[in-house]
Amino acid sequence: MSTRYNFREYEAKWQKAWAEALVYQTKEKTPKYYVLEMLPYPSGRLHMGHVRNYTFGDVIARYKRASGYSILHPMGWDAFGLPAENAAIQHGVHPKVWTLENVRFMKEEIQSLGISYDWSREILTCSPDYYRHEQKIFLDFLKQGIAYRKESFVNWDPVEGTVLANEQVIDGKGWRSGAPVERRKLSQWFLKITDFAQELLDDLTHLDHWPEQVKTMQANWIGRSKGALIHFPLIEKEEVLEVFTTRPDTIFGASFIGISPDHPFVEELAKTAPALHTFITECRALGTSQKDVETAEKKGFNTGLTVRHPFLKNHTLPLYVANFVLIDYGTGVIFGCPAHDERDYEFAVKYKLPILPVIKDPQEGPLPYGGEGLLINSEFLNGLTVEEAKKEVIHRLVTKKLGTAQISYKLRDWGVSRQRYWGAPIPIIHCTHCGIVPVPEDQLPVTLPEDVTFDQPGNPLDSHPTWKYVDCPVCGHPSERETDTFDTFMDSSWYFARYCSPHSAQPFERKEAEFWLPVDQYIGGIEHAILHLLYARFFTKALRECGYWNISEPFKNLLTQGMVCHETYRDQAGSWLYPNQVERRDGQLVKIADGTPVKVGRSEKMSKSKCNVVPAAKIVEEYGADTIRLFMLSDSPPERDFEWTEAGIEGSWRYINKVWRLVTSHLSDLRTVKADDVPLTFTDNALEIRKLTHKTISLVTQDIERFHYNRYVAHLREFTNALEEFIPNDASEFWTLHEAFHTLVLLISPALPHLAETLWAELGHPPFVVNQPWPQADPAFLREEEVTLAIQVNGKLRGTLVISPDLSVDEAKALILDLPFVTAQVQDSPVKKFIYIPGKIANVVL
RNA sequence: GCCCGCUUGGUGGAAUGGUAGACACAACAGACUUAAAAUCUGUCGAUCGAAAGGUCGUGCCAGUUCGAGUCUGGCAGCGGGCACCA
Repeated sequence: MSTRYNFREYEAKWQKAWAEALVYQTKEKTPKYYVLEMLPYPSGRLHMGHVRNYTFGDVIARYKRASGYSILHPMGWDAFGLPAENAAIQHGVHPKVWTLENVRFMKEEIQSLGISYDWSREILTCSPDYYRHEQKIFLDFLKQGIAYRKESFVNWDPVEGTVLANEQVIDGKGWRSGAPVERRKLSQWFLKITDFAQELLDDLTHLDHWPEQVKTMQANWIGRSKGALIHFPLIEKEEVLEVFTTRPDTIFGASFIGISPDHPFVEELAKTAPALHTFITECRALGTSQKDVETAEKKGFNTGLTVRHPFLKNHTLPLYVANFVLIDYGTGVIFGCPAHDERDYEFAVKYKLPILPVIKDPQEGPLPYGGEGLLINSEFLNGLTVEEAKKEVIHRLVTKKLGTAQISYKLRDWGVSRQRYWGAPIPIIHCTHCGIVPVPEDQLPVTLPEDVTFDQPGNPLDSHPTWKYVDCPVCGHPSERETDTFDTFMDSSWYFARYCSPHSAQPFERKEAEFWLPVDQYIGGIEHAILHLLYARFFTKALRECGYWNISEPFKNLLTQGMVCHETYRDQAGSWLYPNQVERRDGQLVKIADGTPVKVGRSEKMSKSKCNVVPAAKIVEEYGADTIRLFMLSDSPPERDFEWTEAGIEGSWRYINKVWRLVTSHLSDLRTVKADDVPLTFTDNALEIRKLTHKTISLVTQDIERFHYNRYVAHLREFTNALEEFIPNDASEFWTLHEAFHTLVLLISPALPHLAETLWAELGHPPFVVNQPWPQADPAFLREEEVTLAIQVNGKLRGTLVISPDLSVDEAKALILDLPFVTAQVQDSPVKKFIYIPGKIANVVL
């Protein structure tokens, strides 16, 4: 028997055998368990983040399979999106060719990992077989009033003549052209996610197995707030501005009205005011990124107009167009109360506006003050608390018909139009007679034409000579197709349903979807905590409203994994270097090409731009799938970032070989053991190993259930280390070793399925270990007869004592107070308190 | 700027409010070997001490508690998200 595990031979052998025996084919039986890893974008090569994600999913899928569940564990491709178009522009490859090539590579790489996917359910979002159903869903949304059209802003590159994504805008300039980007208005399709805002918020409370942090982020994103809508009539014009505020109590501290530069009233004003027009243009040079708008210097434009204060006769407030007022939140108009708001304060100082405190700061701290306190300088509100004042103001506003109570959400409707080629066509026809006409369902899919080029600016669909011209399905008049395509988030908002019946002529079969959903365990990166997960939750509810199913939440349990990081290297010139361009010579890292020293940077998320990517395929080639899988599970808990190191992968490889040597070196001894002939008596050594075997089953089971995968690996190692030292001498000990090895092979199988399968065969069993039931711990072995108790005096550890956990407090106290290291501390002092937690600790308080 | 996290030895990390550092990695010393690789054994938070043992120690500052890495408040550093990257 070789002392090195031949992973190349065995991994290929078992992957082939599993595939031929259709081991991972989904069977619709109860109890069911749906494991899903986030749909990958086919970037070309498998990276470590993917490997980590799929290994996490595979462990739970295999463990649940062994525990008697029927598993749905599918895989597919989020195949539309921007990078394919960038590749087309840069390298002249057609997006479809580029994407399918990437899928082909990545699929091969994923398959080499031996993940238990049912590949017969694979989906590809850029295939008309997939997006035709998305088009149908969109038309249903339209019927149901969930989809609608409105104007909104995009980043416009005036040189390229194209719309840019936020990531393509760098410091306010187009990434290719370098031209300053402007915010431009376009008519686009939106989905009414705001109609579901309250339900999306309320249902978070039922998602018991989602990380709190994700639920908090979603709740803040939805951003429900209670406040008031206040009417401010303009003095100079017949016009009333509506303001939404969460702080109506500070109304007497108002010193100005701020209105968004994108507000229709401002646009109207600008038509006759060139200076205002210039100001708006400046504001729009910021692009659409919220971060840029909020971090920009606060600027205002005094319109010269004034509004009347709702409660103070003869008191007027100036109307400023302010760059920090967002058109998408509230009404796009605010009243500024500088004494109690950071932004308003900054603005007021800059434009020399009055700052009148209306809430008394009990600490007399500096302004602005945002805390609680009693109202001052506020007429009828004086002496009230903030809460009372809010109620009173709203009451008076209602009485005077100048406002109402109002609930507002930060959440905005979801714009799904993209002015791009590589996405699902929006199934709409624009007819000059009939207006907006949905493509009739029997004409779906609206297929993306393939004969396009990227040699001119803008969306190739727009300049396509034939595709966009059709006759109106209603009146027959020559019309034009919608040339925008869907946001790719649409594709990933319902794919989990398609997997349930991937070949259906409908988007999905209701029966199958309702059988499998919700997804029992969803796993993916924390970077998707808000957008993707919120959109998928929204789609689920919207589909319910359209009568597709009776499901409200798609994902029951959620695991958000951290990123895979690696050290970064730069040469003397400061250029990033790949790990394979660097080597250690005489204890120093040098550039292989010329031997010059390398600057080692801190560990960062693996990314192409920093060159700190380790390709997964290379590691699988060198060490095998089980080794890379084991390393991904070791050391770091799933939620945390993972540090990729060469030494770490080596360590995992050593463990694989250790298990291989351990089991194969005892094979001849074990062949004589008959599992059914349980010995009547066991030696002490045997009992100790049996105890550890069952304890390990119990610990490992808990570890997997709780996703403590790093502890799962640690417990396997501890078990293996103990078995290495165990040299069996009599029949009971051989039987014990037999039990221990079978347990070990079963326990490693979710993580190391190829090695487990190999050893299972070596132990003389027919395939497949992956179909074997999960081992059960015998409770008789889990009870501790003696425990080590920590003994503290005044909370400080002074020693330990091995005793039975069943001793009473009095028995324990008598023993402990007699211990020499306790008496030395206690001396003559009276014992004030004696704390005794059986099995854990005793604390003598003096 | 706003929202959400994270911070423990040389390194990754372990620890239902109860013996801080499990399990690994690296390093060092040794065994085996002609040699190397592989494998095995030992040491491995800091500090004082010949030893027994003591003292300090979980980013920083306070607090709650018999007892805090863990809970609370504040601060710092790092990371994720911010609506057209996915």
